[in-house]
Amino acid sequence: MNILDLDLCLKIEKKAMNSSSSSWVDSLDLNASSTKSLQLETTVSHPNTSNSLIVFGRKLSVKEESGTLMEELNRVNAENKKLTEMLKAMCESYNALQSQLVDLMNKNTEKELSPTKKRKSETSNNNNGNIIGNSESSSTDEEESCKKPREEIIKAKISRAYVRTELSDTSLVVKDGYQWRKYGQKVTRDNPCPRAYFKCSFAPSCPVKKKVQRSVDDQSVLVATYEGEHNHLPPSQIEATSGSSRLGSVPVGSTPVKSSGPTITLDLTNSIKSSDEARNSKPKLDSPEATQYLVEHMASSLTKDPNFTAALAAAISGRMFSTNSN
DNA sequence: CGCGTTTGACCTGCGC
DNA sequence: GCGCAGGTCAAACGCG
Repeated sequence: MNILDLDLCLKIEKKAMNSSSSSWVDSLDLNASSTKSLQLETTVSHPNTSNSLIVFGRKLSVKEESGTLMEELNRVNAENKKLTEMLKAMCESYNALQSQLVDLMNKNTEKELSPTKKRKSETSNNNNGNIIGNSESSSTDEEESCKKPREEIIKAKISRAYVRTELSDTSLVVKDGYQWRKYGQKVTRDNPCPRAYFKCSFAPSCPVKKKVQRSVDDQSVLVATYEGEHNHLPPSQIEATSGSSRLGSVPVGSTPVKSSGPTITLDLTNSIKSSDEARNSKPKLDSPEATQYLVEHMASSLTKDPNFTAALAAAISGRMFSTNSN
């Protein structure tokens, strides 16, 4: 929350209401320690006399005028102080809410990731009961992680998508807009349904792998686990930008909606690895980077949104009016 | 014939 | 060190 923004808005708000109120000051400085910018609308300097002022047609002595000024100054200072306190309280509430949001999202992320035991994390992840996709990730260097396969698994960007399919559909295919090549299938201990292993076959150098397995709890739900980051754009985007027809037969698109039933899916495969990709795609919705991005974006949007600041200014000025009328 | 899938064997890491 | 389980490889197979 930017105090300067609020100050500016208050000034604008005040000017808009000038016609209906004559007791306002031209400039409202929210910094309680400073009264430099304070100007009183009701005082007008007389061009001929330096020691006296004409207020509402009545000539006042310097003593009377200074008394009036001091009174006005004290009143405005009191208002200023109240405003500052209100703003401070609002900022505290905002920060508390924001930290609460971040904590909540971090807890969800930690729940997903057990950092020491890969296999155990798999087991616990399968039982979290979430239908909407979730993921965990950490910033990593792909080249470094290639040297240490185990660390790669831990550090690699891992995301998860849940897709509802027909029970009769045994294909274990999750259409997410990318091109996959199946390289293995295994029946795991904790799940009687086989797990299929896929590699991204669109780009030979693409390190992304995908595991697809039916959920233990609900076998109509396919759990797709993505590991790593694509070092290329989705085929759908490349096709759209280049106009190439080579991929015409590839089922593309991030919304694999089946006509026979409801399908819930998330395209979690957008990469934020390179700046070029970051420009072309949004960060993953459920990664910590995305969380941070989301929080910052929300805060930025709120402070930059003229509607929000105007509403805030209106609320504060309304409060001030009620204070003045008392 | 080329490409993708299947499937059993092999490799690797972890727990006991 | 051994056994177990997950992950990967690669030859065999099927399809267009």
